[in-house]
Amino acid sequence: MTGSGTPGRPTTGNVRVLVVDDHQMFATSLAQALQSESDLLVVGQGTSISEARRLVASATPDVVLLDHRLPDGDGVGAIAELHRIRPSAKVVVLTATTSDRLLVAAMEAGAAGFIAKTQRLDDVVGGVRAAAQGESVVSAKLLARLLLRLRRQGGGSGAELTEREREILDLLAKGLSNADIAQELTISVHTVRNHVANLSAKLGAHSKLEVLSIAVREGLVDST
Amino acid sequence: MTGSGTPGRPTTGNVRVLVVDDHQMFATSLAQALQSESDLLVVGQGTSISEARRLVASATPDVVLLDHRLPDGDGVGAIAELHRIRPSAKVVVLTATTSDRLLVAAMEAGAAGFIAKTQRLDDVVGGVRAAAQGESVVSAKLLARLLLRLRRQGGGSGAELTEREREILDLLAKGLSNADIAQELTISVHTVRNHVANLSAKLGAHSKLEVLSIAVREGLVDST
DNA sequence: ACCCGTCTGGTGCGGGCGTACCAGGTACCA
DNA sequence: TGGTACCTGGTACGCCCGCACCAGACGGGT
Repeated sequence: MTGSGTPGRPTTGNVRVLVVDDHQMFATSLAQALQSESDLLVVGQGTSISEARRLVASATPDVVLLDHRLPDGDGVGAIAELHRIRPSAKVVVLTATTSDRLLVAAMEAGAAGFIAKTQRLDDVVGGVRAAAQGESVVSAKLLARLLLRLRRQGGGSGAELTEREREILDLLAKGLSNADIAQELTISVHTVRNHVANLSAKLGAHSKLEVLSIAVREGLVDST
Repeated sequence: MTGSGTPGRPTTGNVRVLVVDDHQMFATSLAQALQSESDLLVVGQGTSISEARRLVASATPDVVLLDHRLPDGDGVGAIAELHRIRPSAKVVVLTATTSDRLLVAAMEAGAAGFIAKTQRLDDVVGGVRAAAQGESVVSAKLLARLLLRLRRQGGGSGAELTEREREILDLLAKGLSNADIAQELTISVHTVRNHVANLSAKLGAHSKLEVLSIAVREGLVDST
């Protein structure tokens, strides 16, 4: 925003905010609550990634409050795309499930902030202001947990799943057996078994059941 | 609300509303949004069942907006208790996961309403007003789905889980094996197997994995 | 007293699953 | 050109699981 329309204002012009959450009543409530802050201007709200794409382009927000779980995809996965559409927009991820893995993924994707929904409304307001000024916003508690984990695992938290593994995880979450998955993807049962074994290793699980359990807890799959 | 089309209601007094949701920022946002309605008075907000108990007694609400998933238990399971504390209070269940089973459970527990979080904020406002007047509030879409299912299954949707089964389901959701569960509950593996088989039958699953998948989808377990 | 639902325990069998360990093909990068 | 990561497929072993079917114990309801 340097020089585009609003030249060198010290700090406070109105911060243009876009709210995206699949729970429409939450998006609307949050929008109203933010609107009551004098220095914030809610310029739009949406309930899906596709709406986010459209609104980021048309409503020219400074900060995007983006839910992690959206009906048409993963919010974190859409961050890069939103940045491509509007590079100056800062994205703050809102999430119901606080997972270290998710936090890392969001920050790596270029998120300016990461706030759990269990936090107070004030934290969102503060987070939006901070993000608008180019600061990063992460809950102290989450950050501590993350650092602890990084220290414990020697930075090797890069348990990133491959595309195929994520695909298999999704089918696993539907309750499909190895044979079902093999048929669905037209590959061998052995291959499925290998992928599942790799998933188990990466997630630290010892069975498909535990894989699913962890995946749900960490928000890696759509539970709806 | 938008004032247009609102039928002439008595407006005998302000409706006292209590908001309970584990996502504090949602509870606060919703509370603020409801507060802006002239005929509604938000008398409190909480993030757990224990807080709900306390606030129902001390804040004397007419309508309680209660989230389904709370940190210290199931919101639906707490409805009866809240009624015991304050019989005149109407409970409207808010839920992220729209499941027929959950809807039935909520209505049977004495809920005055059942609203999905994907619905509009106006629906909540209308739901609160309706509940205050003794009406039942259920989304037309949900109701249609429910009726369709009842017709299809001949009313056999009464797949209520026993206390023990729910207990085993929780452990299952943690990724524990049959042997682990047996040890945890100090019962035989055979018994666990029987319970799991009963769970499978009641949920219409064919494996533990599918049981967990369905349970998560229907919000029967804490995914966090 | 009787039935019914629930929790408890058991036997036996077949198949799916977890594990280990292997290797060919492909794509990408240094 | 070689290394690396990923997807693919395989073999083999043993255990756990799903299924069918059984039965005793306990509590509640008619």
